[in-house]
Amino acid sequence: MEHTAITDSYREYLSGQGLRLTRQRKRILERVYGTHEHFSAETLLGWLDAEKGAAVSRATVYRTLEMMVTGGFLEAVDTGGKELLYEHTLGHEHHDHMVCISCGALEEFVDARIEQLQNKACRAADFTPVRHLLRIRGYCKQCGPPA
Amino acid sequence: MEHTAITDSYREYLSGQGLRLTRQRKRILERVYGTHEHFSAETLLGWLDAEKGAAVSRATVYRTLEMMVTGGFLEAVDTGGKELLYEHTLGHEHHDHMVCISCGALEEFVDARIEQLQNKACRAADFTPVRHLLRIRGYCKQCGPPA
DNA sequence: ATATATGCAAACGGTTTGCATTCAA
DNA sequence: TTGAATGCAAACCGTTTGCATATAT
Repeated sequence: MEHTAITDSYREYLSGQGLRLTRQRKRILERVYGTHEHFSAETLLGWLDAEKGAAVSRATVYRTLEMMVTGGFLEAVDTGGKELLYEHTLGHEHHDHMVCISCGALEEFVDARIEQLQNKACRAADFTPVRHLLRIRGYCKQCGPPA
Repeated sequence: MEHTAITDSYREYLSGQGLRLTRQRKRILERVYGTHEHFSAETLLGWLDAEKGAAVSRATVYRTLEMMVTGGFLEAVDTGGKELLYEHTLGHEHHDHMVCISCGALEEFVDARIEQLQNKACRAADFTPVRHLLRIRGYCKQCGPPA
């Protein structure tokens, strides 16, 4: 999905919800879709402060991130650290994460068979899954196991 | 593993680490192994306050929980809420969790095939796994899917 | 015009910490 | 005896919130 398509979808979503397309919301969308990195609310705030454009307050950053997660434009990634990370979702398949204990690197992976087995387990437990989180902590290729 | 065995193992662990078996540490071990529920630091503090025995401060509760996780007597369960939960580990196999979005119920499950596939994925990525977290959020049998 | 969004700063909630005091070994 | 553990209260830190002001529609 290319830039204008995302913007259109965002615009649509907002008006559909009776929300307004403010300068701040536009700037946040653009900044967030301008990176492929995972980022935290504070990191994003730092980017916005440092780069030029309409000022965006901390409160607005938090509020907008939440709104974008609700709208499906971002996904929150709980890496087990204290702060939540985010990644954009459009044109981005579902995947799980490996988190490096040593350097914090985030690696993405998917395994359809794991997903199937999860669904099976849910069925067996009469549990209706909504979303899941599979997070493997360990040492990445670069860091290797500890000495 | 029965009560005295756990206590012995705890005692051993502490002295092995040059740590002291205080009244507080003993009371916390006993309380924690006296329940099969998952609990938070604040919940445990509440139990200790309400029941009779040596007083235990909030700071000591937090410090002791951390020590017990390090020592392998407890496992921390990150349910995605704001507070960490704990469960005791001795005589308790590894398992994953389903968390009910509606009532907060925690259901445990295991699937050896999922574990195997995770390990396979790690090998493929040259990632050395240390621990993993698989958490499925959704609606439990009692709550059912939302109206 | 007017209801929604923003910015500010204060509040929050779980957790951590510095330091004087107590206590297990 | 003495170094480790505790208790207290303050600090922390990411996040949330109340309210006055600004702004998109």
